Amino acid sequence: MNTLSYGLLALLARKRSSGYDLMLRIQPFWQAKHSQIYPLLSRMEEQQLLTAEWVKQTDKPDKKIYAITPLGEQRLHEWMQMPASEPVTRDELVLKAFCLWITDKDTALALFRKRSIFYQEQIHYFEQAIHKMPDESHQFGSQDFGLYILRQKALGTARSNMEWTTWVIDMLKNAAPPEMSSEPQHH
Amino acid sequence: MNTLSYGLLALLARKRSSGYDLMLRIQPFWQAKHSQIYPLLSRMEEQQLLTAEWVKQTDKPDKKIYAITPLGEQRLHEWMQMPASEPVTRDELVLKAFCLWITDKDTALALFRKRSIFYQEQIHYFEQAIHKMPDESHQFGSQDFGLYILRQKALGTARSNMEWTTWVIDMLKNAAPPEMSSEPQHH
DNA sequence: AGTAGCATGTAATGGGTTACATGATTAC
DNA sequence: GTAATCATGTAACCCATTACATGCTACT
Repeated sequence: MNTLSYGLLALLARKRSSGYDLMLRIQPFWQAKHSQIYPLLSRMEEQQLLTAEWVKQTDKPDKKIYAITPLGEQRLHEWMQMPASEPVTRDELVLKAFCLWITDKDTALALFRKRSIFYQEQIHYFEQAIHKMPDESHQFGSQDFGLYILRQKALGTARSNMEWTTWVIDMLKNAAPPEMSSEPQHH
Repeated sequence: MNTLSYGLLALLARKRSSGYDLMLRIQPFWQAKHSQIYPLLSRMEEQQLLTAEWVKQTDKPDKKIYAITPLGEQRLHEWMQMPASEPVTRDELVLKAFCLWITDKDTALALFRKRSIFYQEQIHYFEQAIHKMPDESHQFGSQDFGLYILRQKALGTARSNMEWTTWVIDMLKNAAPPEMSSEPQHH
């Protein structure tokens, strides 16, 4: 039972779904490919945490619908009683920032401008996602309260990071040019 | 050549160091254990990206000092020209938040209070780390400029996340109690 | 005598990505 | 036709953690 399995249990506790659907729904919160999810679901079925059932479809390929069992729900409750382990972030830009000093201004600007677009897209996505949520989701007790606060967290972090990139880009733009330019700088 | 190898090259471009030292210095930016770093350094030495030299010590055990080669520096420059891949965060609390609705208020409070302490410690660490940096590091061109902006980024994110936890904790405290309590709530 | 920090390594295992593989339906 | 989306699976490989293993010095 790794963290991803609990994430799948958490999704299935809300509603029975196919592996494909779970794969799509877990993406914003925990990246995982279908090749990791399908075998995990099989193992969880063996362990009696889930039950599976084939559902025929006429418009689309048939699918296997998983549902959480009472044992699965019990495990989920036990997991919720344990403290959450510390978050881990892997960001290549962080390592690149570490050797900015061996690069020129334009290379640095390209890196941060690209990341800036990424954060801007995140802000836009989470803003509209929060906007579309009903007011009930703002209350503890609502099934979507967790989703609501997670989107608020993601939005806050994206905004903070966005401000950081614009701050860095401004510093880079106002930095002295490398050499041979006798042109005056306007800042 | 994976991302971690470039991180090690980046550190070695600043100053020659032992594997043990690299392991400690890379922690704040990319988590990796010594068992991953030592074999990587050996392979990078084989690929002529690094050179190694044993240095004798009297007070502490002898150590193997690695230095970057011109080929290593070339690879580092090539890597800097490529856009940084998107950041990935894995946070168990995110998945737990997703099934807050199956839990009680106290379990939820315990989770967020613990995380709140974590962010508070991060804020404290990065504040003092930034405070100790010399003014030169605030300028592009300084060798420590990258470190400076990374710490600012980490501080901003930690503050944003800290505000988020206090916001969530307040909502939880003001939420209606589960049942059977006829005691008046004071908020 | 025991613990903590410095220092280096390997082995086993688990987590995660990429690639391989198949096949249905719908829309252009 | 062919691309896109839905749908499920396996195999190979790489990345990362835990555990195993050793040994020095300094401090209590």
